[in-house]
Amino acid sequence: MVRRFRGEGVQKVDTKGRVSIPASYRAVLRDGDPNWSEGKMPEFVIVYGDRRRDFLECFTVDAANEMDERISLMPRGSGRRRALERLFNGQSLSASVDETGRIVLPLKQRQKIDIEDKAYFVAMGDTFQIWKPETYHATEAPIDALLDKMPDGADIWTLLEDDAGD
Amino acid sequence: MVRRFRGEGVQKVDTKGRVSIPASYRAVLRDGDPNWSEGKMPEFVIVYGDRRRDFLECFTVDAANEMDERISLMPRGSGRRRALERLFNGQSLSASVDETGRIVLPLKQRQKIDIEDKAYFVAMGDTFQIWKPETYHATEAPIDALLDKMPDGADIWTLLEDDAGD
DNA sequence: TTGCATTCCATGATTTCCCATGTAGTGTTT
DNA sequence: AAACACTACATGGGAAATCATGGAATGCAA
Repeated sequence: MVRRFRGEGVQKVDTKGRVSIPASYRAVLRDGDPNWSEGKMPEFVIVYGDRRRDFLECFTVDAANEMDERISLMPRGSGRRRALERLFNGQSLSASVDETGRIVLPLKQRQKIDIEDKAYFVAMGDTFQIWKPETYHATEAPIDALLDKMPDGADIWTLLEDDAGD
Repeated sequence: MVRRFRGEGVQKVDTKGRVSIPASYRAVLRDGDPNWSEGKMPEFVIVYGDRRRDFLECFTVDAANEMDERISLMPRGSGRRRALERLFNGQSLSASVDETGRIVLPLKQRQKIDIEDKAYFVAMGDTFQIWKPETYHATEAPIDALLDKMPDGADIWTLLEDDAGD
């Protein structure tokens, strides 16, 4: 049983918006889809969100249900709840992997994150994200800076310590 | 009782990237894989990390879950958490030992640490590392220097003392 | 009938699987 | 203690299956 998404890399996006989902992700999507059965292909949820989000966030069906669950526990009518509902229910779509392992990213979503012919996939544990490669690499700068601040040869995992600063 | 990895040594890497996992490590991997069951082969997680890491770090499933757990306790959206998520989720892959005791190191990872046909395995307690042999031996120089500084015939374990210097 | 989306088919490149072999060890038998 | 199985380990090769990707054909709606 596969649990978490791992790995990152580019995939081609063709003129029709078709993109291969990395094979290793597909196994996780399958495990996370309660409706999946032998022979069928897994489904999942893509959250594109509001204007300021410049990537797509993908949830397994299980993870999406869990999010819905958490949202439903929030005070009805509260601003936070409404915002989350709009983001998670409204600004999202469900996708289904086809027999060749691809999904179709609708033009609207591709334009939103400014994707042309390449998409960068990044695993984030129980979700994965889809970025325009250039945009993604731009976000690496602050992380590089953080790592560069570390003493030479220092163990990266010291970042786990409370007193590691930020 | 969690067993720990012990020992070090070279293994051949063939043109397909196949490498034998030292037999003694395999038992530890098995014990550290909650999903393992009779007949199956153990899985584990390989973290290759960012540019400046020149080795692969291998975690048992249990150890990896513990890392995920610790990361998930960090403040959401903090720089440190983001860096760790990227390193640990994005720049990693899961591997599964096959019936002959080998795993496949994908080309991408082999190139990253510049491995051709040999890999150096080093146990590090609850993880083990995979190096290009030459790179690893280069890192030993400072250690040798430290040992050379010790009085002739001195007990190595005096290094355990707080006042041993360095 | 033009434009877009959904299927179906095609193919090169990997990756996986299955089987084969050499080489240490270990222990056993004369 | 020499000769002989036996077994575990490390490694190799080729066939088969999977992956990522492209293109054509089909269906349908404006």
